[in-house]
Amino acid sequence: MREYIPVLNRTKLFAGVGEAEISAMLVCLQAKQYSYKKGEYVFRQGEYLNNITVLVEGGLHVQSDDYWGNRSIINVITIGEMFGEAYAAPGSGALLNDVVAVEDSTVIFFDVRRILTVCSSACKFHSLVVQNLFFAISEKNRMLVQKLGHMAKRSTREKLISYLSEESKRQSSPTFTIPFNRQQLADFLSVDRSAMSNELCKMRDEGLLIFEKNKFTLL
Amino acid sequence: MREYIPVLNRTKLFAGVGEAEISAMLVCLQAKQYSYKKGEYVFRQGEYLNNITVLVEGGLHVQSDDYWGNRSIINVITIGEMFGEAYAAPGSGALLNDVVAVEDSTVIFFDVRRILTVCSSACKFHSLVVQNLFFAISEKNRMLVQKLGHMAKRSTREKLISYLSEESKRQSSPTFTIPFNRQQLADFLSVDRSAMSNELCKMRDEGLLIFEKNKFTLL
DNA sequence: ATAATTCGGTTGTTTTTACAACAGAAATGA
DNA sequence: TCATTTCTGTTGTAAAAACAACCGAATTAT
Repeated sequence: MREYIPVLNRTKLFAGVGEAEISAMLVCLQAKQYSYKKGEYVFRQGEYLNNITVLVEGGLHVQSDDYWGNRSIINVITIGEMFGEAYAAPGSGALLNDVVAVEDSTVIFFDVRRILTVCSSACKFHSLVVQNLFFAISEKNRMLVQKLGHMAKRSTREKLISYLSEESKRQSSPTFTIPFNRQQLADFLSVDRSAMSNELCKMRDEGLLIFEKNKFTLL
Repeated sequence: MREYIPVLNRTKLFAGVGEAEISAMLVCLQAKQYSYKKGEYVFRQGEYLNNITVLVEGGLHVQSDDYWGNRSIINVITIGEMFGEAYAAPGSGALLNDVVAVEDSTVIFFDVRRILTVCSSACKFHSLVVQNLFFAISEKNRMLVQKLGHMAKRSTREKLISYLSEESKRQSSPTFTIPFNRQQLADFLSVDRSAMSNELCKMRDEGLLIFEKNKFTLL
């Protein structure tokens, strides 16, 4: 687990905490490390969480499948990001989504109660970490609102433009890659893949953008 | 402002803080009170916030209007709830939505930096309030994910069922009222009002539910 | 290297939604 | 009280999306 301390050091959760302190906190917060093969579930809808988790290797999707097999991708977790933090509060209820490894992944679990309860001993970073938690979840909150903005658009084209524009802005470049293949992008925007593919090609033919695989350029 | 201390006392932000301490914190956190007539804007898209705010009277909608006049209602703020907390972190960027009074409303502003910076003097409740902030924003986060769940549904009918079921569950009764008229519900679910109205009546005729104004019963 | 699977694009059909326009009922205001 | 505005439901039409089925290319596995 120590090998991942440099990764943890760069996370929002441990911002302002040095490597030495993180090392101490791994013990104090009862950190545990698990690995998952591509396709395996880290959590399933309906579970109750007692951990905040940080992804230190690989990639995850937060998603849910309905009865008819329609999948909805809520969020993408990349290295250094947290998940499950919205379920840290007592009485948060069951997890609303599945969390799935989209590539071989490694995750570190931290005991929630130990983060929230200030212990008497060595680690005096709890209150900083709680503030970090707050900032991190704020950012996630804003991201969810942006996603709502995409999904609120009435047509597939508008959804695509809304999402791709934001991604271009976020990556500060008209050319950028997205973390999805076509089916995943459709699941992320909650539209039909073939219809979306069709719309993307129309937009390309109209000179709005070009793309190759998951690399897009807005014109 | 003191008249609202009992209201503040029941909020998630001040959970575990007594009325006397809240009274002290009103000074310490430089609380300011503002009132808005129905229809007035509390905040506008693009503004930068330096305050966390609590609604103590009336009702607010967090919404945004696009260029063509399509409105999207992101969230409803009821008495005792906070808003703007996702913009408390430094570098959060500009507000993504408008916040509008849907009835005559009163709001109390708290200086964000004073909440996040532990002051040396009297108020030793900062760290508790930061934890409360974290819990409150967690709840909002889960709510946004639920809303994403409604909006991810492909048809108007499914969106309605998803939303109404959740509302029924939340209010622990098959009969419940919603905080929207028809146009607002359509804006909340991002569908056309007349199409939605039509679908609602079909569902009623099929015996799935009954309704009168904003009071619904699932059968 | 070859077979099998996944992925992305295309097309035609069916279903659904958006849009527009209107009318009666209800609520609001003068 | 009466006039005005808002709200809800209804209908028909046009536009868009979902769905299904298919194909070739690319990727992955054996």
